[in-house]
Amino acid sequence: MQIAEQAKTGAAAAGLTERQGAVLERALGLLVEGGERALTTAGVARAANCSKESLYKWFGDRDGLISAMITYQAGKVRTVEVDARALTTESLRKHLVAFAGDLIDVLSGDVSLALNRLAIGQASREGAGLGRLLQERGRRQIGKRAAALLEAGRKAKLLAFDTADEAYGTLYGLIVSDMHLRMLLGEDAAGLKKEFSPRAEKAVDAFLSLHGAKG
Amino acid sequence: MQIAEQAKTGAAAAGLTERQGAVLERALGLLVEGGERALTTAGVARAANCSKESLYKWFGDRDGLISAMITYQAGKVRTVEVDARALTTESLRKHLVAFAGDLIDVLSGDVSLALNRLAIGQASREGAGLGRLLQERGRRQIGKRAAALLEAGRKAKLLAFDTADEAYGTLYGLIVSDMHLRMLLGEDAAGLKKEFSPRAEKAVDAFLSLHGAKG
DNA sequence: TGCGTACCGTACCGTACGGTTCGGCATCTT
DNA sequence: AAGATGCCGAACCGTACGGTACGGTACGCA
Repeated sequence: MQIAEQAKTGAAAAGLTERQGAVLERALGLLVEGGERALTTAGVARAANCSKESLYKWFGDRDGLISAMITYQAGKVRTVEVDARALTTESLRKHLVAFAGDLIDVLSGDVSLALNRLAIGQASREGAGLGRLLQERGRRQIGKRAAALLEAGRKAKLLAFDTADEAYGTLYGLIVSDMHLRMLLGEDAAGLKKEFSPRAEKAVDAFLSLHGAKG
Repeated sequence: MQIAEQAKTGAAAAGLTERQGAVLERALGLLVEGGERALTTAGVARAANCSKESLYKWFGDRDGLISAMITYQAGKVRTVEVDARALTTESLRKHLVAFAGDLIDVLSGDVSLALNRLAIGQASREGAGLGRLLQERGRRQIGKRAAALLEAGRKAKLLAFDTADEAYGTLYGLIVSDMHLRMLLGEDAAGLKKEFSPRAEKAVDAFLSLHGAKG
């Protein structure tokens, strides 16, 4: 597990008070538990033992609160870099499999699913502000890690592709397929995770058979 | 374009009056235009020149209205069967490419995106009822077509795979990658469609290089 | 001791929504 | 002609939400 949730560092990373971080934590809990309908200002205030006045002072707005929740949650995710030297066929494969597992873990996480549902629900009105934010702070991070890994593989002459983005798209599709959407639509996340995790190795094998340099 | 929207047949297919179908059409228009927030009972009644009383008589409930919208919209989609005989390597590839294009068309459609957003937004509360409905009536249909095509390819000794479902998952992932999610999050659908459509052929080539029977 | 600051809890306000009810009109049936 | 049916438009009701205002309290500081 190379992507960990470090609950206590999320607040400081976003320049927030410890108290404000705790409030956001409670708000995320409400969101996970009851969806957007449960994320009312009164509900957050009650659950976090703070006043609505403070909520509006700190976050300005309900949308501001939601944005803060997204960046706060994104601040928990930390990626690891892989050194380009000493990449063998087998170690690359291991790295890719580990990445696939982490990707599935992230996408199937309670909070991730709840935030994605929230952003998607708001995507129609209000020009995709939350969607972009979620994309930028969430997906971009893990995407960078994948791109770095792929570039390292290419430098080591173990992978061949035109652009890292396109290769990452292929890898992502092979790993995730429609798992994420089905989870978002409410299908049992744990069950889908169990169904897709064993396929991670097959997905990596398929990716290597498509983009592996040798053979 | 083998999957067409046949607006006038949607109503009859679901056992609805012509008038009721027109109302659902207007409701879908409202949903596409303004998202879930715009889908109010009063708004639908006003836009469709009908009374709220009739809405509740016909559909019972706001959720009933939404369910009716989903099945009504699903009734528009019609798939085509491919005859298993006379499949050559090249015709199979053409069928797969056509399927990929249709899949992208369906997923990037206005109404499809709006309904998926709606179902995802409601997925947290109310145990995934709309999500299952959308999955059943929408995805299942096009999935059957893909499965039939893949089975035909296997019978013609042109494809090799363990289960059609798994192969379809691979094909789907190669074609769609994260396009659908990005659209749902509000990224410009037309732009993404233009970005992914040219990659449909590459995706099919990759799929054939993974599951094509002949070396 | 007095003052400012930050905060909580609650009450309040305007609005908007889901759902119901009712009066009126047009069409159909007998 | 008279009732029944189906529907529209509008008014209505209860509730819930976002946002604001206010009284009260704990704490830091001069």
